[in-house]
Amino acid sequence: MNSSLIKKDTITLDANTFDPDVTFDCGQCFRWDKREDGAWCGVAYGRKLTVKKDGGGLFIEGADECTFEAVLKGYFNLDRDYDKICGQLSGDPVLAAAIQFAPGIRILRQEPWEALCSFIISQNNNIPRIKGIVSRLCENFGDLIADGEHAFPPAERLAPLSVQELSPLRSGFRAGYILDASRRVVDGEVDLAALSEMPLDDARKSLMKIKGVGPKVADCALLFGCGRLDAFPVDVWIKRVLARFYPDGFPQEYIKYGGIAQQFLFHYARCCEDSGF
DNA sequence: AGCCAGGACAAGT
DNA sequence: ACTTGTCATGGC
Repeated sequence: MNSSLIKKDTITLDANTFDPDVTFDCGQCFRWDKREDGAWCGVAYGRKLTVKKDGGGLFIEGADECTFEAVLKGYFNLDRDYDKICGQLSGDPVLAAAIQFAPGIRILRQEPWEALCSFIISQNNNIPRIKGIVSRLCENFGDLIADGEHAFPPAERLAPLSVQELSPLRSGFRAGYILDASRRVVDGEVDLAALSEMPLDDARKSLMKIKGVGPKVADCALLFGCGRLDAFPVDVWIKRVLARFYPDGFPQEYIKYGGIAQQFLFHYARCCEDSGF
């Protein structure tokens, strides 16, 4: 993947297969919004970023080359060979159709704590409201990093708080879950940094010690926050896909990149519910 | 107005 | 091990 520095704090990529519209709007992240001019604005790793696609180029504004190499390349999954991965996954006809439907989806590797916290909030909730709660969480407790933009508050910032103090979030019964998660992370009972290396099942069990974290939320945290592309979150949409197309279970030969497959299937099913996908 | 949302938990078979 | 009611809030 070629990248070049055309001006300070703007990276230009030859990344014509990366589709910001679907990547930022497919339910994996909650801090990106599309501007009137079509550019996407969001906060990741404590930086305010703007992503714009123009012709075949992808413009990332808000980070220098050094930051891009160290952090953002991984965040945008530009260090993965999606052509190769999607080629493999397309050996399955259903996956081939889902990938062809939106080939530009990329799994974002978010900060582990942000992903965990966001998907705790996501349970029995809808995407617009999840974004609202996450937004209020950052506004109330995250460091100010630019005009009107806040970083995601670290677990250390939330752990000392009470449920009452989280009431501005209007997160309902999830407030206690957020606090339980932040406390277990702060006291080291859950080691987020170690989750990317552990056997997958151990990592899931570790996360599920947290009140409010079941199999689905654990898998989302691992996939979207720890780079575990073998994690396969099963929500209501994926259950429908599995029941209809994979009655004997998801084929094991594709489980190595099951998380990527899952996101293509999730988006496909959600977009095509009326046509019976 | 009423149904449902990228679920998890506790209590019940 | 599987099923069911409940949880707090608001988007559509």
